[in-house]
Order: sequence, then structure tokens, then C-alpha cells
Amino acid sequence: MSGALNSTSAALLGLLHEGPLTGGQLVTQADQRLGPLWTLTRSQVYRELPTMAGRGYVRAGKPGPRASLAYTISASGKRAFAAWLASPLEADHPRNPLLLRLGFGSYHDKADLRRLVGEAQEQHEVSLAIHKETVDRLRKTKADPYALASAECGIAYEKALLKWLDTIPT
Amino acid sequence: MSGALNSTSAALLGLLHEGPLTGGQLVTQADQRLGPLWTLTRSQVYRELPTMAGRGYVRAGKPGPRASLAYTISASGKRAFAAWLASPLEADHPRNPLLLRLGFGSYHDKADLRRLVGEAQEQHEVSLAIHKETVDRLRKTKADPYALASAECGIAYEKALLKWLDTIPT
DNA sequence: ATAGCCATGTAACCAGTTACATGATTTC
DNA sequence: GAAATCATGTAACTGGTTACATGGCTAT
Repeated sequence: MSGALNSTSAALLGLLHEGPLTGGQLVTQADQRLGPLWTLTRSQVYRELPTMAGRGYVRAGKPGPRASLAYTISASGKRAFAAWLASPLEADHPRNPLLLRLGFGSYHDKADLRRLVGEAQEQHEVSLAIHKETVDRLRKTKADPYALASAECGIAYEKALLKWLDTIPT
Repeated sequence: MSGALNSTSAALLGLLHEGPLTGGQLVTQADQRLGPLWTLTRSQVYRELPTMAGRGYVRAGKPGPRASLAYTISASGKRAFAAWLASPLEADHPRNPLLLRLGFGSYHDKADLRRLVGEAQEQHEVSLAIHKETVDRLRKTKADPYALASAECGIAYEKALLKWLDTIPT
């Protein structure tokens, strides 16, 4: 049974390797550990958990405070996660709203276009700052080198984008 | 009536500014004009068209070859598109499969990790080549400077990513 | 004229988002 | 101990993907 894991399930199983967690805790962990690199909403988490339980990848414990269940990863869950790690990398499909708008650049009037570029600059400056903070924090904590590398990817991406933004003809 | 346009509809209305097109032609045009910057599937197109017709943004002509309809943009469609152009830029949410996997870097064994990075390098080399071709073609055609800028963004992105990939600890 | 192929359109499914209900917890 | 707040979980909806049916075109 069991086709390959989807990314959401894989992320959750990864997080559960360090111990049982409830849905809410998973949301929090995902936000912190995977953060701006891979978003994951509350609803996705709560939808995946029962599904994964059905497949035997996780096992729910006794209900806690507000009907919350702590899920524990099973041996087959660990195997599924390992298989996902070893499976080929999915393609990266950048889908950038700015580029869609820019594709219709000739329909913009100059003022709109400048505003558009300005908005993008602001957005990416903010993201850049966030990634820089993350890198600083991780450097100090001597944390996982891969988390650090991911944050550095964020920086590289934002810097490249900002540099490119300056070249757009207005 | 009419809440704001979603990105798909906006893209289609933009393309229809140059004349009536059928669903199939829209798919082709979107692929070429918006291409790797903003993907758009056949099914999305065919789902949006009747919806937009219902809102009066487009009008269907007489059925052609295989039940195909050519859609024409209406005045209110043009207004909706202009409003979209002037509306604030959506946030960019990069969602990179490589980063998700890398987030669990410590669970990979070294060999898997090298393979992963290698796959990513290949993928991004390919994308880079495609964007370079696009830029060359657009330069020669003296085409729309914004299409050119978009393709250049693709190059900047891919280059930044490749450079970063080289820094990942293996 | 017919067989195979490919473009077109459809439908069912899965992933992601938004908005809501409920019940602990905190604070005054 | 009552009111407000916030975390948790749920449900409905929108957007994106995959897989399929059908009918026109092409080549032999």
C-alpha cells in the first residue's frame, strides 16, 4: 500500500522524530523550524494527521486539554519518512506575483509601475531582514548547519531579487 | 458586484487584450508569454472562462471546430483588468522543495544529501539555460522590455541559487 | 477510407486558504 | 468568579493537478 508521501506529511513525520506532538504543537514547530521556507497551515496539519494515522504512520495518544491528541510516529512512519528523503527531488516552480504583473508591463502606466516596483522592494527588504536575523540567531545558537544553510538561501534569494529590481526600466 | 480578480483571471484578461482567443489558444499564449514565470494549467483556463463570462468580463463567440469558443474581452473586463493592475501587489511566498528536505538535513545520510544537492544543481542549470535562451530570443526580437526583464529575473534567481548550492556543507 | 495521433475540453481529486465555533486560561 | 482573550480544532471554499473522454486531423 501507500503511495509516496506528500510534502506536508513528510514535514510532519520529520518533526515527530523528536517526540510526540499535538496538532497545535506541530503547527508551532513547523512555523519555527521550517518557517518561511515551507509554509504549512493549521488546517493542513489537522487534515493530514488522521490520514496518516489511518495509514499507520502515526498513533494518537489519550485526549488532552481541549480534545487535543498527541501523535507518536510509528516504525512504519519512520520508514515512510526515510523513503521520502531518498526519493527524487520535486521540481521547483517559482510563481512570483510580481512577474505576472510585470509580464503586462506595457499596460501599466508609469506611475503604477513605479509603485509596483516600490512595493516589491519593500516586501523583499522585509524578508531579507527576517532572514538575516534568523541567520544571526542560528549562528549564535550553533544550531543545525542545515537550518543555517536554508536561511542563507533566503538571503541569497532576496538579495538577488532586490538587485534585479533596480534594473527594471521605469 | 465583483470582488477583486484572482491572478488566473487577470492573466487571461491581459492576454485577451490583443484579440479574441479560444481556451486552447489562451493556454498556448499563457505558456509562451508568461511561461515559466507564472504557470497556468489547461483546466484552470477552462474553469475560469465560463466564470468570467458570467461576470460579464468576456463574451463567447460562435462554437468553432471541436466545440471551441473564442472569447472576447468586454469593456467591463478591461476595467477589471485595469483595477487589478492598480491593486496592491500580493506577497511572494517562495515554497522550495529543496529547502524542506534540507530542513531535515541531519536525518539524511551523506550520500543522500549529496544526491539531493546534485539533483537541485541539475534542475537549476536547466532552468538557467532556458531563461538565457529566452533572454537571447527577446533581445533579438526587440520585444517588450518587461518580458525581457522578467526573463532576466529568472536568470538572477537561478544564478543566486546555484551559487548558494555550492556553499552547502556536505 | 481507416488507423493512429494529437489537440481540445471535462471531471474528479488533492492541496492550500479563509473564516468560524468552541472551550481553556488569564486578568481584573 | 465573570469577561475577555487566545489557543485549538473544524468546516467550507478556492486554486492547482492529474487523469480521462472525445472528436478533428494526418498519413498511409
